[in-house]
Amino acid sequence: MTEQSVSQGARRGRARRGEGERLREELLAAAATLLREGGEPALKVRAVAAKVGVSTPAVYLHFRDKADLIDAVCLRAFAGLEREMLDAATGSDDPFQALRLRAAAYAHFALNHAVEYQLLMAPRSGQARSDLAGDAAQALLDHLVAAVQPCVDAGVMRGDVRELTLGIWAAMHGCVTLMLSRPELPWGRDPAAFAEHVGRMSGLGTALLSRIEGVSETPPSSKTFARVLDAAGRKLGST
Amino acid sequence: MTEQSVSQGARRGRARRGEGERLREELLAAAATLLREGGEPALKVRAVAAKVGVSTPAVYLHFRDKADLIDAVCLRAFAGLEREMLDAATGSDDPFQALRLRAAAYAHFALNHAVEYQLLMAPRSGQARSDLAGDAAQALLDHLVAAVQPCVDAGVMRGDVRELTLGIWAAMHGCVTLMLSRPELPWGRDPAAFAEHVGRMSGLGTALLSRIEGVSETPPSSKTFARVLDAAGRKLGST
DNA sequence: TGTACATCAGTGAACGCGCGTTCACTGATGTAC
DNA sequence: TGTACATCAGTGAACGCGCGTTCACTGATGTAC
Repeated sequence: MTEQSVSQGARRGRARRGEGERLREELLAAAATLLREGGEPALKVRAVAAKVGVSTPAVYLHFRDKADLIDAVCLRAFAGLEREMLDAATGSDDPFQALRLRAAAYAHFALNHAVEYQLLMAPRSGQARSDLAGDAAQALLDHLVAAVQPCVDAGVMRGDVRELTLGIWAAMHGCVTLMLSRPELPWGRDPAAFAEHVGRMSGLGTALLSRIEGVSETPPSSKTFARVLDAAGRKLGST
Repeated sequence: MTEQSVSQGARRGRARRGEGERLREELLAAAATLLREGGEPALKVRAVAAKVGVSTPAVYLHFRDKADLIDAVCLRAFAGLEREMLDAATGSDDPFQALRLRAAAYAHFALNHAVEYQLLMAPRSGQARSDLAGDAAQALLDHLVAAVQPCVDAGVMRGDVRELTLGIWAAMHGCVTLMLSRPELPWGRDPAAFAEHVGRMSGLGTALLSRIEGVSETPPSSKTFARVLDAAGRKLGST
């Protein structure tokens, strides 16, 4: 009764001799589904096994422990993110435009793989962080750097690429994180559109800031900002 | 043996007749300390009681349950954040500058109250979210709106204030969140300085983007951006 | 072509522990008379 | 001014359950001879 209340999967047949790996795939898929449906706390070893239609200890045939299972799920999710970002790049040959597309792909992925994204980005509560997540973050940064570098080369931005990238990344990350954790805030009808807005905002801000950082000791007044930005806006709009 | 291994607080004397509230304060302080030292998983009812030097059930004399205790801790932290942001405002009468100062105060608070901040901003894992956190987020947004509104009034930004604010907030939130969860990334020597960088970046980006959004159908090329931004940067630097 | 044997792919039941929470009690402190 | 009584501020011990993990077993599938 107690155990059955979790179970959803039909009794599945046992795999043939060399096909043990099949169960591993099914477990991963079930775990991902559980995460999507109920968030991290829904990912219980018992639940994963039940969803596949297999006994609980069978999970340990393919994963050392629960953390190992979670790692595997994250690894898959991350591979998906990498693929989407690479695909997004092959749309435009204009560097700034390409950056925008990648940022949009990033947001798209995060919003559609909420829990995996959070699992990858936020340290696993209470556990010693597996270095998997750290590696993923580093790889992600490298990806983004590869998108920002052409902007620097094209003269849209100046300065240290990693620093520029981190700022843009932070903005995108904050946007999707806040959207996921506080959906009740006024994001408008289309979350993806808002994320794109933030992507453009951070790109433009980074480009402009990289030109004036450290130039003048006392920052310009609001009036000056308004005047100069008005001119810039007009020029950008009229082209 | 098992229970004692947690205990740190000396045996404290029992409060006088009307002074029962004293324990409540001590429990809150102990909980905050535990959070700071060991993160959310370190916040155990037993540990809080032991730290104060009181038996575990004594906690339930002042808090309905664990969630109630956490709520109270968050409420305090949030009050601190509100105070710091208000204080930060009283430094400059230039709207854009004031916004920068508030953003810096925001980052400062988040970096120094990491766990409380995350507790407030991220939904409590697995639990039905108490509306406290939701209310706090709303209040925070209102605070930030109050800082952005003068920028709109002064003509530095245009458009819907809440939308502008959300973008800037998202950037700041992402910055501190990423710093807290991935300290190994190359943030430079001074995290607060980087957070300020992101604050300026988002402010500038928002201001510029609010002038060109929806203006031209096809976005300008990287070359155009570079040229226009160069001119704007020169003008801002020479004032 | 049959038969013993290794091994693969699992299962049922239970262990064990961390941790929030409750129960029944206790000793000190003030108050009514 | 003493004494019975209410109540406040706690305590010690245990309950109970969720959940990861392990133990000892089992039946099907292929392989050696």
